[in-house]
Order: sequence, then structure tokens, then C-alpha cells
Amino acid sequence: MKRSIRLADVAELAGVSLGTASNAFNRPDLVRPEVRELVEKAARKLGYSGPDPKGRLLMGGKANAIGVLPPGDMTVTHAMRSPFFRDFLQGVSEICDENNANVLMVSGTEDRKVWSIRNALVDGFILGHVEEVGLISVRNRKVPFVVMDMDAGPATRSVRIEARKGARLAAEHLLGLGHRQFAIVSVLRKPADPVWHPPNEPNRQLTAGYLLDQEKLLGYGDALETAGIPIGTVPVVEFHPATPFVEAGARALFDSATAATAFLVMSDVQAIAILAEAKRRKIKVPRDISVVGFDGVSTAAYTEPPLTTVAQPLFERGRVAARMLFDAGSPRHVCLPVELIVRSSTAARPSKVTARRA
Amino acid sequence: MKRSIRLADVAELAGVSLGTASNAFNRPDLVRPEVRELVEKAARKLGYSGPDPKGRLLMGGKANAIGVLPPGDMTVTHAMRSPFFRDFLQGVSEICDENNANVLMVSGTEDRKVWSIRNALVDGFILGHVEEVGLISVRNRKVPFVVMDMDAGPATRSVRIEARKGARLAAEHLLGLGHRQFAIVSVLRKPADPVWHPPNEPNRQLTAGYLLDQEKLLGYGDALETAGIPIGTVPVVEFHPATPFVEAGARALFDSATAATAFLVMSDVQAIAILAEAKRRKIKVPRDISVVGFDGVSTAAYTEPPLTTVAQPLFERGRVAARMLFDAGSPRHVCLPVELIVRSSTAARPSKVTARRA
DNA sequence: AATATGTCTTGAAGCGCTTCAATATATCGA
DNA sequence: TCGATATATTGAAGCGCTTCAAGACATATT
Repeated sequence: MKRSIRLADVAELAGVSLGTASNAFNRPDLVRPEVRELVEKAARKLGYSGPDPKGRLLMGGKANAIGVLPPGDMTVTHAMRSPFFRDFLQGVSEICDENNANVLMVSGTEDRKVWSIRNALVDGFILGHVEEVGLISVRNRKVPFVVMDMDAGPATRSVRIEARKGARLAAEHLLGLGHRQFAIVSVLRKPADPVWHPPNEPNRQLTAGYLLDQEKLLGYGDALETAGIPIGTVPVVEFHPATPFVEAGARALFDSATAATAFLVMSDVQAIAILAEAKRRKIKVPRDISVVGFDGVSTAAYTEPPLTTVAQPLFERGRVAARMLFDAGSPRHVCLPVELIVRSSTAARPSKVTARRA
Repeated sequence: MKRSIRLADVAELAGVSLGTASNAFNRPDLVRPEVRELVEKAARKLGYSGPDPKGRLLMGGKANAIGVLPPGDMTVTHAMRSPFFRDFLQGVSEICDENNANVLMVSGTEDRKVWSIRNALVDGFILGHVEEVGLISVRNRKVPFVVMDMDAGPATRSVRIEARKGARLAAEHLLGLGHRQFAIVSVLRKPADPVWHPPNEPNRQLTAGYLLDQEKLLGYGDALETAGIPIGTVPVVEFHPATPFVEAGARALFDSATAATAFLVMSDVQAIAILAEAKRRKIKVPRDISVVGFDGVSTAAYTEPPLTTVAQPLFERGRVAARMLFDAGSPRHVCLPVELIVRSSTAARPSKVTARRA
């Protein structure tokens, strides 16, 4: 086709003005039924099925979509694979469905994300952990947005969780079971090889993870130090929570933290990979080691053994974030509660005799 | 803010023409470095972070997104809950990621979907099962699109599966295990109460399901009739594959099909619900009954017992569909193979003595 | 010096639609 | 019957941007 049919063509054929034709489609009640019929007939004849959204958009129209950006370098593919993100997304879509808005999953690594933030056709954003430059872009877009698990100042809507408290609960639980040899598993933001931090490393600096995980580290520390275990004496491994890095990370963990009986893991996805690797190595959980995850993803209840974890309300998280975009009245900042869910991946510290030999 | 800053404001402040300002952002190589710097400085000063996508779009720009519509009356929320759809979506997003396109999940029941098809800001569509009126709308959009599991004529791109063959394989498997008492579970497109069709109902007419499922019915028939079992003598229950309908459907099934030892189920999601309901009723699978699902969703391998199912390449399905939109060279019609995966939800027909009492 | 060859920049014309003040027409009350 | 009120329609002005032919300027060529 030469040039696609536009409203002007329809108006002309119907013998009415552009304005009337527009009204016939958008505010039919403003237009006499017979005229409307005229317009509709013309439209049918030309195979015109309504105003092109592009034009409408320019004139202050809504895009009818809100954009969701997975955190860090996660692509949409990663996100769809992640039970954590899926649960979250389910909450988001519930509210979007209610508000007749579509959900745009925005992809790309951090660089490209900035481009997307500037260009995505949406009426609002929900941002996973994002870097400063992304934050600047989104502010300039003049659309409402909310950031997850970040503090971006009082003016920026945010949804967070009681990360520090959750981490403390996890550590206290393990301490209560008699454990004294810990290892901590933290999250790497970029897909890269695992990073191993031995105990008593002078001046330990973790690689760039999520801000949230700094808080978790503090929480673990709260409990551990109270029990007389300086956090610096606890080994830490950091790895990316997606295939194949997550498997590599689990291997690195067992290869290095041979003395640990208690594993404090900052995400369920990682914890689940660790359970799998343990099974592969014939390390029995919770007989030989105990593992506490974080997040409370829905699949964690069905692992073998079922995972003890610090649950956050994942669906609610999504709902709360989405509501911030739609309901003017909702609070700008929400901090969601966490809860320790004790299942079967944790038990009393093994006695010396049954202790695992690496 | 009064009126948001636009490119024209930046151009003015920088003392260049609109066209130059536009080039400074979009084709920097066409603009002298010093001038570009001028524009950039002006932009910074005004807090302008690049051309508004709305304007760009009108001038023939891409939306950088492809729209995905769940089948039938499924909302995005339903879709996110469905392992079938999630697996599919993962394939779609892989290809979209590769092509730097975002994924727009389009929501709403069938009526609203038509509206969305006309208005979504996308460069293409992947449509789940859609009604005629939706098909007309999408044709008028003049964007490429592909339909899943439907035949919409040779001109319309489509991805399908060997449904009939798959169904036949399922029935033959059960027949081979000695089963003679069957029940068929079909899919209802709309969320509604289960529909029960007793055996030997004169003139049996199934409620509006998906076209695909008609084919499966044919496939079951192929095998059953060859074995001397007229399809009309097999009871059929139809239900919607989402909570709470799927649970109600599973109950209805066991309440009614008390004689059956072999269940031919048209989706894994339903089969999984049936497994759950069986457990609740202390009906042992596969000792008392055998169940064959359809789709091969990734979770089906981890049910209890692991589900025997007719697997289709779910990820590939998504990939193939998405590729049709991006690669001009890809075929217009693809029919993907299916494969019977025998796991532990099927076994030989119970002998009379161990037969289940309802 | 005159002409040709580039390289940048400009100005204006859209892209397809909505909106809104202004006008035209119909309806009503007195 | 006449102005007043209500109802429909028009025309024009954008929305914010890209594009492209044409012009300006600088440099190279003969």
C-alpha cells in the first residue's frame, strides 16, 4: 500500500471534518448517530480500523503500559527464568490488569537499559536495582516510577524490605541450632565468575552487589557478632544467580568453605543451587550442613529438602509497587516485613563424629 | 512544570536549528563536534535527556516492542501463573533480547483485547488463540504478527504443533498398558464451571475450547477407535486451566468418571491438578489410575509422581514465533514436533482386585 | 580566480491525531 | 416571534519529532 489510510481520508470520504471523524471514534456521544454511521461506513470501506495510536499518543495520550526493568544486568530472559522475579511480576500484573494497563518488560544490559528508559513507550516504570545514570534518565522522563530495594531519596517512590532484620533472623536461627562455622553467600550483580573471600581477609571489600545485600550482610553481622563471631572471620562467596554462574558458585562454595556447617544465603535461587550441588557431592542437608535462603520464592517449598528461608511477600511487593503508579493516594515509601520460615534445610549442628569430611 | 522541555527549546538555547539539534542526538556524526557540544550543553542546562519517543514514533519510528497476547480470556496474571505460558514466554524473550526489542504483555479479556490490538504500541504481535474479530483488527494494524495454534489462512504466519499425532501417542501408550476405561479432559477457553459430558451422550457437542483441542480429540479417537473403543463411549470433562476452576474441574472429574483407569488430559496444568486431587482422595497414581498430560511444561518433571506427558518444544515455540517477526526469511508456517515422555504417572491397568472403589 | 567538491546547517513540510474556541443549527420558553 | 439555551460540527492550532531538499560555507582542484 502506498500510504496507509488515516483519519483524514476517512473524514474526507465521509464528507465530514477531521474533528468530527475523530469524535465519531473517541466520543461517539458527541456526534449525531447518522453522521457517525457515515463515518463508520467510510472507515469500513477504506479498511480503517480506528485511529492510529501513534497519533493519539502525541497529543497527551497514555501509552497504556507500565515498564518493568529487571534489576542489574538481568535480561527479560533471565527474569522469566527466575522464580523470584516471576512471583514479583505476578503481583505487578494483577494490579496492571485491574487498571487495564499492559506490562512492558524492558530488556538489555545496564547500558542499553538507560536507552530504554528514555525511549520505552510507557506511562510509568518499576525499576529493579538501577545505577545512577538510569535514575537520572527516568527522572527526566517525567513519568511516575518506583524503585525496588533501593533508597533513591525521599522524592523517589520506593519499595523495600526489612532486609537487615531478615538476615539477623536467619543467623539467629542457625546460631540457635548450635552452629558456629558459617559461610555467607552474596549476590553478584553482573554475570561473572564467583568471587571468593576467605575469612580474616584484611580490609575485605565485596564486589559490586546490590545495595540490599549490604543490608543483609549487616543483619548477619548483628546476630553473629552478638554471639561472639566477628563477621570478618566468616568466609563470603559472591556469585551471579543465573545459569551457569549459579552452579559455578555453588561448586566454588563447597570447594572453599570446607569447614562451614551453616550457610547464610542471600537468595533462594542461590540456595536452591547449593542444595543441588550438595546432593551431587553426597553432602546431606540438613544432617551435614544447614542452609537458609532469602526471599521465600514459591518453589522453595518444594525443594529437597524444603528450604528454610527468610520470606518476603513477593506478590505483595509487585502489587505495592504497581499501586504506587496508579493510585495517587498510596504512600511513597513502603518497607515490607519479612518472616523466617523454618522448613527442613536446617537442623542442629552435626556432632564432631558425623561432621563432613571435604 | 508548565510545559515540558522539548527539542525546540534546546535548539533555541543552543542557537541552532531544530534539525541540527535533532541530528546532534540521532546522527552525531553529521554535526560538527563543537556544535554538538553546544547542543549537549544546552540540553544539560535544561535537564533535557533526549528526544521524546512519542515524537519520534510518529515519524515512522519503531516502538521497539513486540506484543504478546495470552490465548483466549487469559489475562497476563493468569499467564504469569501458568508454567505453559512461562516456558513459552521465555523462548519469546530470548529472541526479543537478541533483537533489542522489549516484550509487551497485553492484558484483558477477549473484548478488551481487540481494543489493545488496535492500540498497543508495538512493532508486531504474537497472538495466542484469538477470535475472528481480533484477527481482523490485527490485520488492519499492518504490523507483522503470528498466531499460535491456529490456522488463519496461508497468508497469516502461524506456529502449530502436531497435536493430533501427540494425542494419538498418548492414547496408544495407555492402550499398550492394557487400559480400556478412559476419560478425556479438555480445556475450556473461558473461566467457567466444569462441563461434564457422560459417555454415549447422543450428539455430543463440546463447549467452545481451543481449535487445537479439537485436533487432540481427533488424535485420541484415532488410537481408541483402532482399539475398538468408540470415542463417543469415552466421557469428557472440560474445564478452565486456572485457579479455582482447575481444582473444581479435577474434583468434577473424579466425582463423575468413577470407572476410568486412564486419563487423557489435554494440558499439563490440568494433569497436575488432577494428580493433586488424586492424592487428596487417596487414589494412588499410577497404581490405581494412569494420567497422561500434554505440553511438557518444565514443572511436570517434578510432580509426584513425575508426569507422563506429550511434550512439545515450548521454548522453541516461543523462539520460532518471535523469529518470524524479526527474520524476513523465516518460514510463514511452522508445525513443531511432539514427543511422548514416559515418566511415572502411567502404569499397567490395575487388576480387578486392586481396582479403585470410588 | 573560477569552479568543483565536500561538509554542515537550515527551514519547512509533514507524521496522524486530539482539542478547543468559534460557528452553525436546532430547540425551547414566553 | 425573538432571543436564549442546548446541541453538532468545523477549522485551525498544536503535540515533539524526523527528514530532506536546498543553501551556506570551507576546502580542494584546475
